[in-house]
Amino acid sequence: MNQASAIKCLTAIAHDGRLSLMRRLIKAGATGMSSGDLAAAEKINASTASAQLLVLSNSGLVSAERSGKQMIYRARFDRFQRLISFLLEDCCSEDRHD
Amino acid sequence: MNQASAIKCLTAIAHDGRLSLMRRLIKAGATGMSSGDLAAAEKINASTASAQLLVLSNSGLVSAERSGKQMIYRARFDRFQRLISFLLEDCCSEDRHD
DNA sequence: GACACATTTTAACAATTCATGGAATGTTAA
DNA sequence: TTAACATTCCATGAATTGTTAAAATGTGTC
Repeated sequence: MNQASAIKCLTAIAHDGRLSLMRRLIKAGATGMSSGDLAAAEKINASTASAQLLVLSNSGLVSAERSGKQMIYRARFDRFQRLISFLLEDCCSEDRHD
Repeated sequence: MNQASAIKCLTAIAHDGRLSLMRRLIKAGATGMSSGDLAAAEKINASTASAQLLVLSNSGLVSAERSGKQMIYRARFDRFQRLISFLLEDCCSEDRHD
């Protein structure tokens, strides 16, 4: 996780709709949720949900897998954890003076 | 730290220039750095630096204090930590199924 | 006050983001 | 293959973001 990919992840979740989707996927755990169910749960347009999930997907924070007619999205906890680590290392590993 | 303020923080650091400034301020610790020194270190326009620092400042991740002619900016570690906590609680405190 | 220095604000412009309806694609079942 | 369903792609317009030069503001010194 370098600065460029961290920014991609941060950008992905720095948005109300996308962060809500991410939180919902985190709650859903390994089961994941379909695009349609996510759109319904968040009460947003299917196109909008798809676009938002694509951004999350491209950042690596979410994985996408087809299951029959639907697409199942899942939070990628490992990636999420690596993002946190990147931020924490910046914050705490360097010699701080306070 | 609610979702709205988390998004403000995330938006602030989801930008190459601003994240670089943030990292530099974190390294600078309690001493902080002046706007001019930051602009010089990052090789960016003074106006650009000012605008970027304002966004960081408005998010609460950075504090600003005048010292004579210059403005000293400092990373607010407490706020940074609270942002991380918000993300971690989302990620790990909810009942996960994996 | 007059001047120099540090920083911010303003104004302008280019570039990007975002939501959405409708068309297109992919999948399953009959 | 036809129909139904789930999702994504495309085009569009509105809104926002980001950078920068120039002007304005704030501060210390003579």
